[in-house]
Amino acid sequence: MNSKRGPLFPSQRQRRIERRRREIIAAAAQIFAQKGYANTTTKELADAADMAEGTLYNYFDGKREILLAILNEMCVPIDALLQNAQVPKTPEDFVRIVENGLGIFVAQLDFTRTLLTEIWVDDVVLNDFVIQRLQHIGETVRDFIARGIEGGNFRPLDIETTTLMVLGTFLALIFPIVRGIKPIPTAEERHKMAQEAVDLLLNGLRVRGNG
Amino acid sequence: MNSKRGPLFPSQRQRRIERRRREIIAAAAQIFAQKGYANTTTKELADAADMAEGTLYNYFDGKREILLAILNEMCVPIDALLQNAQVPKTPEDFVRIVENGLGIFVAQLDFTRTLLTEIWVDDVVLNDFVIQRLQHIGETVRDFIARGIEGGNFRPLDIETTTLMVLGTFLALIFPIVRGIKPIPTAEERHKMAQEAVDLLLNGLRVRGNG
Amino acid sequence: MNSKRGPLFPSQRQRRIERRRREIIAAAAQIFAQKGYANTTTKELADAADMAEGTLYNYFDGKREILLAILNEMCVPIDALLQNAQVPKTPEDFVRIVENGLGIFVAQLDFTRTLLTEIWVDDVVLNDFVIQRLQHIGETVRDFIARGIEGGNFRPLDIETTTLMVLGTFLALIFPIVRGIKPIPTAEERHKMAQEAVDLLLNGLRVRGNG
Amino acid sequence: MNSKRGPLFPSQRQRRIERRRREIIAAAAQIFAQKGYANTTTKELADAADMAEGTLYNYFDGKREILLAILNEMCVPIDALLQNAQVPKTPEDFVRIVENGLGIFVAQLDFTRTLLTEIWVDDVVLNDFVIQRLQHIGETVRDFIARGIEGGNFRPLDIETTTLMVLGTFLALIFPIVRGIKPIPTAEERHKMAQEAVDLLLNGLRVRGNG
DNA sequence: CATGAATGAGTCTTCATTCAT
DNA sequence: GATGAATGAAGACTCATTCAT
Repeated sequence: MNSKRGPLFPSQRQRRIERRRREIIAAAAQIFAQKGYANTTTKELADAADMAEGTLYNYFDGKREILLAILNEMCVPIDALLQNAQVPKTPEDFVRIVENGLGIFVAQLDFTRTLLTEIWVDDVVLNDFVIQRLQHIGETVRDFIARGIEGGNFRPLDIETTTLMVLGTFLALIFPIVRGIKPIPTAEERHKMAQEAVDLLLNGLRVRGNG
Repeated sequence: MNSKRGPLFPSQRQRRIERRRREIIAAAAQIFAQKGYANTTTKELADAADMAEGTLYNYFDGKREILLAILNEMCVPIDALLQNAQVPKTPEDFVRIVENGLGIFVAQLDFTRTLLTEIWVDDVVLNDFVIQRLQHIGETVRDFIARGIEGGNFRPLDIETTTLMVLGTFLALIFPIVRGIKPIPTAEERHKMAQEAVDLLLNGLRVRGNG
Repeated sequence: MNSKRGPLFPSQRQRRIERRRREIIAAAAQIFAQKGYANTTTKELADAADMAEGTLYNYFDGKREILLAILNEMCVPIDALLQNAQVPKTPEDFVRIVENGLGIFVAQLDFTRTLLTEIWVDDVVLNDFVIQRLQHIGETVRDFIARGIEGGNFRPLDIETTTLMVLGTFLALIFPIVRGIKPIPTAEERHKMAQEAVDLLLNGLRVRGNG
Repeated sequence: MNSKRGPLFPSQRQRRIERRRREIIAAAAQIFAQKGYANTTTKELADAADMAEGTLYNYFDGKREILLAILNEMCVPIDALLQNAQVPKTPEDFVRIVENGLGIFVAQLDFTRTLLTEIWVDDVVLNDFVIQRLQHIGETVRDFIARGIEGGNFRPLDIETTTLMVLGTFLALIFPIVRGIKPIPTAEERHKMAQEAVDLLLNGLRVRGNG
């Protein structure tokens, strides 16, 4: 059956290439996540993707392009989430968004860790993949808070700091999982984590009415 | 005395060595912070410390030892803070601790960024410099929360998640500064940041009495 | 078959690798013999083998492994000789063994010189490649002498010293050739050398019956 | 007493320098013997001589000059022996020379091993310190043998090979001691070794009159 | 003279990338 | 397209020598 790889329809070819690229990306993310981009050799990438080193270069221009492709890949569901996510109106909305976010990051843990590892070192990565999205998220959170303050539901807090803390909360939930200190949470656990986090954010530690 | 052998008293020599080591450490922290450990060459370290490559090896056993020395150096004030910090009793206590922590991390920003960069990649760094201290901090936070719950001041929240969020809050405050997205805050600004963060943690977003 | 993956049959590949290794070994032996292991750079080895420095590392784990491979290679014919060599019964047997030994050492002069150079400095080389074989040789010589003494053909000499002297004789024959002071002897010359050496060992300088 | 090192009589100064040089030489020979010239660092030499690295350069032009000085030093007694040694007339003469030679080499074992180590690698060493003396020794041996042949005491053997074997015999006696395989022999043992070696050389293995 | 820190050329080794098969 | 050997620039580290103190 076509063992000689005769000419294919362009679309077939295109699909094969795309499939192969994703195989490489998945394998590479695993290695990058474990050892960091700089400590990973192309030999390791090739082995993980079960191909020869040279073959990598048929699908990517180089090691760095594989990293960028990984980060692009991981952004697809995140961007989808951000597109769909309305400014939450109820606590339940909020919980749902946090829960979804957790789901996405956990589902592609290697990608997440790769991203979080490179953010600190690579300015391009920071700018192209994080800051832009952070701004979008930041705006949503700001809207949410501002609306709450307007509506008299939220106290008049500094929006900047508050936004940061919301994100920090999320990051704190992610970190031990990404870093392998905690096991990967089930969907149920993620739901509970999101609930607790949102509850804490909304109501604080204190007993209500205790001044 | 000693006119025959060495030109310096041993203590003088010792001090000179210690001074030189700190010069190297300071210079190296800056470079590691910018480019990450793995992307930094010993040539760059030497240039930054304004000496020849070989000279580095008169003071450190190798590149990695410089990294570890940096992290050790940065842990000194942190450990001092942890030693002195009692479990906070009042919100003001809490604010003060957060404020001090911010001060320490900001005062040695290069060290902080170096640490935060390597955590993701280097298991030894993670374990030796972070996890142990995190546990200590975690216990303090847990005590604080548990005591609050016992005293009827805090709601009965999941301690694990809450602890994480307290730390996440702190990390979120640090991140944009470390990463150069935000300018270095003044002491006053740090005080305000700490106040707001603690306020938010204690009271949440919501207006009191809104249940 | 195998049209998809590798361009060569595994056995072909294996043979190519083996050939390349031997090329490197031969070139390296020449350089090591001239300058000694410690004074030889990997660049020189690469140049001698007519390849880039990095290529060496596709075939050997490092400089030292090349040395050990050389010594292993040179031991193959020596061990074969030792396996086959019976305790000599007649003077002619004895001559033949010495002659063969000379032939082997001279045939791979670079290997021989490399070995003789490193013996003095490298304890591992001394133990792994020489002492073990010396013991075997020593036992054979001892057997030979002991048998001669028993049979009443040899005088009752100290076996230890005698063994050493037999080996020293051999070494003395080798040294000037290895060191380039004397030209490489032809087969005929080697035969004569062996004859004279054995004759001297058996009969001594003195005229028979002169006691 | 003169702790400031005021001006000394030139001869005193000269003597002090000479004493220091010999200290260095002795210490260096020990290290060179253990590790070989190329594997020894100037730091090690300085430590062994109990001085700073820089101080070495007040007494020698460099590492290599220390090696050459060692070899020169070791040649003094050897040359003395060679000067005094007459062509041996009786076996006892012969024994005495071999015994003296053993004594010299063993007395300065580090020097001996240093020499024997470098011969294989360093052409200058080979020529300046060995070949010239070997020729002198060779001539003596040749004279001895030739005279014996003339006088009808020795059989008419090939002088070249015989000379080599005499030297090889001597080398074989030395080697295991130099290389640390055998303990340093006492004067008595050296006498016995010399006797046996000379006896073997003169009379061979065979029982006299056995044809 | 003694010291030992500073130097930087030189070493061994790694690895991203290329390219002949 | 796939392969993996070849490449050589670059990196971490060493060490003989110099020189200010």
